[in-house]
Amino acid sequence: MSHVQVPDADLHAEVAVRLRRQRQRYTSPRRQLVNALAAIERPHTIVELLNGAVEQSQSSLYRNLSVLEVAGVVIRLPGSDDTARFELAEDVTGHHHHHLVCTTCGRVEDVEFGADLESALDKAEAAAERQQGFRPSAHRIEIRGTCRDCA
Amino acid sequence: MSHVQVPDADLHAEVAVRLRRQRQRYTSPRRQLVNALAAIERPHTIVELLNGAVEQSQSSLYRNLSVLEVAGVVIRLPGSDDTARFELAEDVTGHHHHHLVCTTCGRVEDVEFGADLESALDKAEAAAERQQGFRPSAHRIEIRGTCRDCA
DNA sequence: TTTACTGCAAAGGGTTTGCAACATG
DNA sequence: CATGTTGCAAACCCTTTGCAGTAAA
Repeated sequence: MSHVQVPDADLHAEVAVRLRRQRQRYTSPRRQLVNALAAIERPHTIVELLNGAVEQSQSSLYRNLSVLEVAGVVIRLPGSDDTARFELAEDVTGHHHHHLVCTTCGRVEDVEFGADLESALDKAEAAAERQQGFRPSAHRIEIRGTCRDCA
Repeated sequence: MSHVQVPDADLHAEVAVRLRRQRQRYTSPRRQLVNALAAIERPHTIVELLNGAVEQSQSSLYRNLSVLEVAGVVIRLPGSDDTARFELAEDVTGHHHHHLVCTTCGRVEDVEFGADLESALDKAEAAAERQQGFRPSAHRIEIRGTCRDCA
């Protein structure tokens, strides 16, 4: 898990702080969930999590993901197929990235782009604010296509 | 509807061709649906369409949108809230654009970006293909934030 | 000992589908 | 007249919620 820029201990410490801010507890199932999200470089579906290392009921998983989302630890990505995918927030991992979405199998991979693209995007956001009165807070780029396995 | 780069007659002719390719008919409810999608510069929800100019049952609307999507006329955008939004495909309208998504009210507006951003994106797609064996077919940029009305 | 967390089962809500009637090529 | 299209109602599936019991501060 080389992509985790923050050492595990710091990751958990940061999560604990953010949960405490919401008067929520960092229980062992929640810690297990954060570990599962940190372990693979790709957004996770509910089913993947339940079939993997996460040992909690489906309803608790939804609830915990929601709590972590409100605490700013988890981001929910409404997918192209109609199952949501979840990943750790970038300011928790220190890992700014975007997504490659395979339109054949639905798989979503992380990808990083160069500084030139990111800065062109910043300019475009500023222009949107000037021209349409829209105040940007984040961006999301999705490249759709066919992944290696489906080619 | 100044954004419709293709005259209405040509738009309908093109849609008719694409439907015929799928052995589907260009019925009057479908024509009305295409007109509704062409009339506003922003993706439409099912509810908006049903409350607006589209006169058909909800199930027919879903089915017609699906038929038009397969024919390459309509694009389905799985939204941030969990209701899908639909718009005409770019190669039918000749209007390449992206989206401003208001995270407060859920509204989605169209936005156009400059050539520098689009070309930086093309390079990034090429890099993804070289590095990860992913064959890109389209991209989608979403700027999230607060719209003028919600500010 | 108060407040949060959990699992189970049931409800919710957007979307899809079976079916019989209708319309179009 | 053969095939596509429609509306209704029911089914589907992902997600959320009520509730009673459990655990943590």
